[in-house]
Amino acid sequence: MLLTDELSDLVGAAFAAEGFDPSFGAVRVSDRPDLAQFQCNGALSAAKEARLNPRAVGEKIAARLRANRIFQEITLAGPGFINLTLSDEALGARLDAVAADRRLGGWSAARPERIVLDYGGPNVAKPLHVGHLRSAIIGECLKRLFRFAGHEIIGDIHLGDWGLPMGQLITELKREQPGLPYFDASVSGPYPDQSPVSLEDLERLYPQASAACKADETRAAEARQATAELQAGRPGYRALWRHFIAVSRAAIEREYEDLGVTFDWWKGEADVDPLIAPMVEDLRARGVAVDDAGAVVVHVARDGDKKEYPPLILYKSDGGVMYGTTDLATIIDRRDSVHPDRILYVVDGRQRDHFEQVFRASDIAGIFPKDRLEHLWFGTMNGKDGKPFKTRAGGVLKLRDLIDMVEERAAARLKESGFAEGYGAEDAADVAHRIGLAALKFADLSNPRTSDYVFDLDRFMAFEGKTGPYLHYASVRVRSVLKKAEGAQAGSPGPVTLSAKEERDLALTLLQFGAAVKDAVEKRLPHYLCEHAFSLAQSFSKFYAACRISDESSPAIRASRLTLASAAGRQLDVILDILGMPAPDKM
RNA sequence: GACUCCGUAGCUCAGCUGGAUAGAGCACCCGCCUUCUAAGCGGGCGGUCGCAGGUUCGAGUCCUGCCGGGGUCGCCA
Repeated sequence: MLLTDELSDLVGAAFAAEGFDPSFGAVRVSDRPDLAQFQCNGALSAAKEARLNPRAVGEKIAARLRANRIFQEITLAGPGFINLTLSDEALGARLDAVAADRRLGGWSAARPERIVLDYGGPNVAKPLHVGHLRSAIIGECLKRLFRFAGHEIIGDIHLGDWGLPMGQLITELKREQPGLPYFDASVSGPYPDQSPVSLEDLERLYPQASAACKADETRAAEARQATAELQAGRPGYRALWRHFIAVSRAAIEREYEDLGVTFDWWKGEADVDPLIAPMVEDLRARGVAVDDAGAVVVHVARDGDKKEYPPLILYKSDGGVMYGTTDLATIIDRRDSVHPDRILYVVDGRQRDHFEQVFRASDIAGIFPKDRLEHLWFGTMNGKDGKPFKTRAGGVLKLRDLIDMVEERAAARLKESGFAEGYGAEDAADVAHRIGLAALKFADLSNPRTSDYVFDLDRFMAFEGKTGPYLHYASVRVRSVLKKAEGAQAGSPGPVTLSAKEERDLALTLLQFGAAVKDAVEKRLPHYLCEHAFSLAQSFSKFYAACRISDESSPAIRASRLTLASAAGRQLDVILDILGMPAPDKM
């Protein structure tokens, strides 16, 4: 049970005994740590409702609570704040429990759910760039977080492999190499096993094609035509398209692996292609989908909408499908294959209207209820001009290049520290990789998911202060001091007894882990966990600076501090694992 | 134009259902390595919370209007 919940129950019972609703007993960590550890503001709202004097109400509650020895001090302050401070014994006992817990006091969901998490969403033939960073990092973190909280979660990359870009690639390649058998409509195979394009070709062809289609309507029409033919099953195009996928996917896998991001499913939009025709047929038969201006659509507008929601287009007038079509069919596929309780999408916030359309269509069609489809949108990475980030050349920054830069910086810093000397070149590279990645990930995750933020290389490259490497450093120091204690035969960890302020603060921080997990899971906001990770590392660093551990002379205090240090280190490592940024052994 | 997100310290950002003196990191200044990793710790400097009204005992937080910025708005994803 969470400490604040335990306290809320106690205070709530006191409110109930005085004839108030127990919900007034909500306790939270104090805003004024100089005055108390916890506070309850319920006397103010209870008194307001009952038209009583808030201080008088607070005094009655406080009087009832003072009987409980869990509290060291209960005071009334200001207009009626109830300030609570726990006894060191109560704190120590709860900390012993956290230290003995395999999950270090982590919270778990009362009703575990089966959840499909849709994130990543890279497009075939496009190298990953900084725009893909957020979905991957936030999605991976949410996946691990939900799993930690006891949910069954299936991560699906949802590859973009079925839209217009495929037609653009086909037509672009046709211009370069018209003689390839894939383009001869009179041939229906077999086609060569060897791909006609390399990864480099794809990365060159796509931007070319995209630019050409933007500039020239004829080219755009050609691409649309090719897309429709591909989707209709033209054998040469399908064969070519399979090569595109194979070549591109190998590269995408490598990049995500470097990022420490792994998917349970590598499904793509194209995988639901066979479901589309029957789905649309069914929706038409039931009157959910209708013909409109040559297209087949689902009207999703509702009375009372503040804005106009255009219909979800299932078939374009040229017969091609759009990503809304595959998204809807994908819901059917997920529903029928694993019967999830919920489907979550970690996708850019600029697609909010799109998901609203898809979710409404799903609801209207009775495919999957809208309230169990959630678009966990994230904000845009902007440049210093406040607009979506572009490199100086106006292009996008490749993820690979960004990771390289950050790793290089970490390697240089590692060399300075001197701790790299004990490592071989390979291990040093691994440590630099971990540290660089942590800087990158923490900079992203510690921002609230829904905030836009300024893409700032200096921030990603920063290894001091509120950063990933700071968390690593704390973890490394715990490991180091515990190792030293072992070597010095300092004895084993023992019951926690608190005397120094830094010990008490660390204990209180450790006890907040459960609440942080709960908040992060329920609000789907990883930054709550980051906040906790940072205060934990900070509390430990202060404790470490103020208190001797391995060479503390009193055996009882030494044993207690070993427990504190070990619990802090293990809790921090659990969090670092959830955040997807495991610490190195040394740095 | 409609809708939507946002505007808090020099910079980048927190601030949970309205509550006590609005927090953190960076930057800047000062101090701390002859005992466990100084990627650290301690101290200092720094804010009319975009503007104007309103509701409230109490507003960064809720309501209205205005100013400024980002984003979206049927056959791209």
